[in-house]
Amino acid sequence: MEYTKKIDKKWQKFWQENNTFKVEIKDFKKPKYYCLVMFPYPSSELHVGHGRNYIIGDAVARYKRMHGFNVLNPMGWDAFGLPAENQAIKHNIHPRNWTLKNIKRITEQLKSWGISYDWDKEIATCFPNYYQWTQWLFLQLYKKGLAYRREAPVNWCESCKTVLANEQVIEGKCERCSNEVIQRNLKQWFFKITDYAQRLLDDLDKLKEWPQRVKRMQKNWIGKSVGVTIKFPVEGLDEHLDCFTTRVDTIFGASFLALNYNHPAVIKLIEDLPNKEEVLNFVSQIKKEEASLAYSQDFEKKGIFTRKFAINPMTGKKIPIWIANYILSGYGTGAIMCVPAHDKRDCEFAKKYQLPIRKVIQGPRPKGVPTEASGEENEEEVYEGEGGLINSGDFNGLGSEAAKEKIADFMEQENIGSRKTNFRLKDWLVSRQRYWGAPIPIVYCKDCGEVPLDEKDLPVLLPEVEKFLPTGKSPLAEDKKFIQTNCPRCGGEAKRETDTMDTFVDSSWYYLRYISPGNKQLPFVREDVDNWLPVDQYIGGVEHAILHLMYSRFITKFLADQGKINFDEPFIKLFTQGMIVKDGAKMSKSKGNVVAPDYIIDKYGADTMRLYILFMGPPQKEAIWQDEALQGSWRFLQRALRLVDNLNNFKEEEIDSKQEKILMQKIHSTIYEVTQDLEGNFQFNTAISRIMELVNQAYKSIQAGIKKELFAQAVDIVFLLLSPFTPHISEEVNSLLGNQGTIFDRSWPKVNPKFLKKEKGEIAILVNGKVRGKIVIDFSLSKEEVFQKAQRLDKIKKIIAGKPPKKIIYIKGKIINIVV
RNA sequence: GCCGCGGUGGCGGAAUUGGCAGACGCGCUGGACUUAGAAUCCAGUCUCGCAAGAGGUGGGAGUUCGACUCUCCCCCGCGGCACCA
Repeated sequence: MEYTKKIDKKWQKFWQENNTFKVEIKDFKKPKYYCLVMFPYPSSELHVGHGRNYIIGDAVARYKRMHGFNVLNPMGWDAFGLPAENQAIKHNIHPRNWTLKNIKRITEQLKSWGISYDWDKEIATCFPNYYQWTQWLFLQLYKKGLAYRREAPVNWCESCKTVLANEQVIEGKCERCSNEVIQRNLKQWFFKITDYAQRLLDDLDKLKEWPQRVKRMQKNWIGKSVGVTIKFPVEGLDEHLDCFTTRVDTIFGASFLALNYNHPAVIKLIEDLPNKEEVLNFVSQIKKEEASLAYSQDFEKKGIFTRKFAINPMTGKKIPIWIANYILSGYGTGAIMCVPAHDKRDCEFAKKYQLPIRKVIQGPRPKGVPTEASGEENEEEVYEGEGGLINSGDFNGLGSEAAKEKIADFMEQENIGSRKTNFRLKDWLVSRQRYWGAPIPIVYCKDCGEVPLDEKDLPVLLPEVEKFLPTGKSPLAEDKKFIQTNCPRCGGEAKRETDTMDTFVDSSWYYLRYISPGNKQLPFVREDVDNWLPVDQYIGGVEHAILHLMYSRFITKFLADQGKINFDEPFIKLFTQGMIVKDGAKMSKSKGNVVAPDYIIDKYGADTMRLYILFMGPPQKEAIWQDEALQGSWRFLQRALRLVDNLNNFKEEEIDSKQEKILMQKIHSTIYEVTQDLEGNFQFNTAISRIMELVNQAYKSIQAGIKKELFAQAVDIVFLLLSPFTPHISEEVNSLLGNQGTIFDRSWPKVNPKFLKKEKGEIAILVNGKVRGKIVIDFSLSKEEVFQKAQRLDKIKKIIAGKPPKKIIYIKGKIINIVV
């Protein structure tokens, strides 16, 4: 028989008509398994580079089903967002229509690949019955003070004309359009994710089945650092400056302070200065430079002296206060103590402006270097490591670790400073000045001020507007009818908020909605969500390691705290697949290196594409697409299918019982190894190669002569093992073998351990660690017996040449090493 | 700069509690079948060498009977973060 696309169509129709993959949420006859792939942004039709995600997910879903699970495998659309809007502006088509058109097309494609979704659970974030609940989520956060509005320096993309979250700024550029991002002071909506920083960090330890890499990236992003905030009194003013440091052990070396120009104390410090103008000019100059220089390599440190002094509370000495361009405003207090002897940046600055450098930490001396020499001459060198304290008064001689504790204790006693933990994570900026998103459910009342809407008044429908062109103000602001409303509190005149929400808010909770997709009263039915979640297996690209995955963890924790769900991590197991590249670049339309799946499916069938994508290489690694290699998968499937022809025309001739045993062993070792490969870390590539070996063995066995019954069993096993990867062909063979219904209601083949044990086989004979020969032996033989047999071989005899062996190492079933 | 991952044939890649390096597939070479092609089948394919043999997993050292695998140093590539005090 041949594999044709008729087989694809036949079984796709069968699955649809029989609701094979439909899941009853209330059905718990079988244990549940929630398999989820990151839902796509429907921006265009899919190419094979997108395929990996869905094909891996589908293989997992089908495999788990054959292990007796009730598998939920849903699909939906992350349908709000900028590209739809940009297309709308370009082609003068409503973003909704463009989005729906893409959804239709991608749905067709996924179906043609035979992906086993339960389409009854389909959701799209741009529909009112979804975004109503995104707005509901906003209100829950607002109620708890976790959604708030404030003016702050924020990231602004001049090309997209909107603000961006920190997480959406990649190396100073807009994640979407790669334009330079600048800082602006704007009043914006934030979610207070920083309240969860510690838990988001701690609970990473709970995620045993997440890739280390992703956890490390989140850890870096949260960026916890533990230290002390020290009060530095300002001379001549009834003021003090707070400085955060993680290296309080270096306090005796703090020889100046440096402030960001935004620091609130700056104005006071300079107000009576004769050269106030000069300072202000300097500030406005570095402000200007900041936008363009912030991320460039040749950033030059600059500063200006305020002519004021602070007191180092430990030494009692006067130290100058500077304003410097290398001090961050958004981290710590915006002011730091500078220890040029033990910090490269401070050192660079100190040298430029001839500020004092005082060494207070003695690092370990390099071996062989005399003590004297290291003192004066290495003055240049900055030592940033830990070590023993010197020039540090009562604390001399302590190690950095101990000194940190002792000095912090002392400071807390004397009220000089206090222990403090800082996070790099900032609050999540969620408002956007764009059209295609969920409106923020807030109104501004003349009398009551900022007022949240009532839940019963949701959804706030996205109005139809004429123009989508970004102007820096949301297009919703143009719609008078939309803006004008009444205050839910006092009934008086009020105006609606016109910003929309970041699409990452939409996707931060969608995995809950799949459980109750059409529900009009609730975002989700608690009982069902508690039964089905957390997600057992989540699959997606590593590009979401921080953004989506951290936001989802945050929202899940929040909902758990509100008693709305009974789990606080959304995804038990995470798998991040690598990209598919071609001609040295990520497959993308703009690079012109996309491979269209429709063409491949038409010519070779869906199973060929699926098999090839899984066979390409380890799925977590980047894979290189080669058109010719695809043919290998095609050939293999045809070859496997010819086994069925062989079975139909089977002539039982002389039976070779030895060969039967070999095939039996191969069948069972293949089941064992394929199962191992899939249970471990989704090693589809090696699993498939083992099935290929089984097929090769089956052909060999048929030549040698075996019983039809055994051959039939081999054929059955081959297609059972292949079924998660190549479902159409497997269904076809399954029905040709006389089975009713779908192969996915059959169970995964079981290993008979009897056939895994080998009592006889070939081992290598090594002399002094080098392979010198091979011998077939009975594994029950003792080391001595094996040695006797081995040394009887001519070749071995010659090499040993009568020398008595010093040592013999025998590893059962593998090697014997004779050391002479 | 810091953190992490990786480096194996012409190519994608196998092999990890240290035990026959190169499974499986692509490509290539030769042969069979065929009027011919496609398809299929058989054999071969790490390097040097006619062969016996020798060398070989980025480079160098080490541990070991034995190292792709473990230890130390170095080189190269990729990813994340990046003046976070």
